[in-house]
Amino acid sequence: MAEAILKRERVRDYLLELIETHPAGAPIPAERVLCQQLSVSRPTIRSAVEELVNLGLLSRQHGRGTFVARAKITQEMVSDTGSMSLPQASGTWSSRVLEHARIPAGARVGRRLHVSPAADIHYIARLRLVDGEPMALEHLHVPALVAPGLTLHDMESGDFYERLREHGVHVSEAVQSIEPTVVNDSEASLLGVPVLAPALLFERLTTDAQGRQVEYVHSIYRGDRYRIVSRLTLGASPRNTVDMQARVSGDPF
Amino acid sequence: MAEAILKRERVRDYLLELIETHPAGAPIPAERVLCQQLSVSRPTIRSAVEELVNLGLLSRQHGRGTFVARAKITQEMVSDTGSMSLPQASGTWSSRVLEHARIPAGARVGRRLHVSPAADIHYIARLRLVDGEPMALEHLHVPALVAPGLTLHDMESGDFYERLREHGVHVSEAVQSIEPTVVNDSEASLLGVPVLAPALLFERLTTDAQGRQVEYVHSIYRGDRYRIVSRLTLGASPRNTVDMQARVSGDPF
DNA sequence: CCTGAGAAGTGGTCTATGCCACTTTCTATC
DNA sequence: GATAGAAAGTGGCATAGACCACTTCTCAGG
Repeated sequence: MAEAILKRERVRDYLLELIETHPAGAPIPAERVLCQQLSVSRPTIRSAVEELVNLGLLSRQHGRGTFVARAKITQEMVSDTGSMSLPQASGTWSSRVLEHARIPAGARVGRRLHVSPAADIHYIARLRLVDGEPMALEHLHVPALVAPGLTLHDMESGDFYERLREHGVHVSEAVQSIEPTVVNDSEASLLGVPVLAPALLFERLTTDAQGRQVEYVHSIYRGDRYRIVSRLTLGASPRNTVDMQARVSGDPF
Repeated sequence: MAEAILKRERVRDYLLELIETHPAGAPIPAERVLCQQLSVSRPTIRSAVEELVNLGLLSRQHGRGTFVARAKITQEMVSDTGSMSLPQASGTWSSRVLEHARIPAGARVGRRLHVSPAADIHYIARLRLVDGEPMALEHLHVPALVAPGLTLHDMESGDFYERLREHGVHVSEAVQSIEPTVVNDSEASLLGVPVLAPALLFERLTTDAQGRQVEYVHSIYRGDRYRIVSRLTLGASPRNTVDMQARVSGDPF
């Protein structure tokens, strides 16, 4: 881990530690107090706090104080992959690990995760089921460097992002793409659908608070059982952007 | 327009104007210059710029300057219905009307629009093209009752929601679903892809400010040229929701 | 003609300070 | 005892200035 040269980063790391060690809703020291504790000026403190507020890890209330955000929840949901998609019928999710290993990233995955093709990654392939029936085939990649101590159990566990957080990785943002495809032979047999059946290909690249690529996920969802539903609100907000809120039902990814 | 009391907001608005009136990639005045022009301090400028950088409207390069970001197109997009999907390559959209009529809703459409199957609706089928090449096949339905005076020209026009507004219909919300499918014979020939090629089926039901169903759209998008990209920000906000901001380039839906 | 050193301009970081606005708490008054 | 008001503590906004790091351009020297 690189030594924080920039004060702002030092402050941010300090705050991240506070966030980790405090329950959601707990207040953190006042800005002027932090100034003294960390020997930096208030604007520097404010800048760091602001970043974490934007990430949803802290919340500020004028006149009251700054608090560890509900983000607990956020986190969980995030762990929900922040899939903007929700199961057509929200049943009970479970998953079966098909394969797991610590292997070199390879060209394709390495490029996406911004690591050398020779760099080790944690890899896991899972079959995800809803009410016991196959729904999706998921391939997950996490650079070994990002979470050296990550165990298979961590990756199998329900709330994966929660585990990552315990390893000091604070997931902050993800870019996801979705495109239609059809299943190939092996996917068909694993998912229990005919070859060439319609499916959705999800790709997600997740970034942490430090801007590192921490996760690359490639998943195939059955088209006959999975549908993306989103509610589009055509309202104000910054000109030219549309806020969409997709409620995701209970699934832990 | 509300008077900007806060300098920071005044600066932001000024910058937004610069962004609108300058092509992507164009440099904006240096921070120190903006200070003088707007009579504010540099931190204030920087704060405003930072906000717009985070929104993807500006991009900064150390030692070079600050520039209008590629994403500038963001603007036109809202009229874009807030489709959360954006073309993989943002080209020039156009459309060709294949069919139009005022016909009874029928059972399927009537149910979705909450009108009697015998009630008249405006119907239009369009082929939507990007850079002259077919991208999607769209079927649009609007209850005649909702907008009695709607003309074919209105439905052909680029900014359809704008026309609706002129008819007193204020679109407020939409529920959209997306699922993978494959194209059938007629779709294949219209879109210029092989039969059974992967595609996305969009269905959108739009509601106006009075809670009336005002539009039902059914579209087939080519899977080889269309991809949904979304940026998931894992921040606070209500439990279990994901805010997505999708910048959509130019297309009017 | 080419090259390298330096100047100028840009964003990046940080400090020290002041005042405002909101919330909470305590206190003095009724 | 209840209430209005002051005080203290918090975040919000803004300033002026300094210095650093990076990029680009220019011009002198080879």
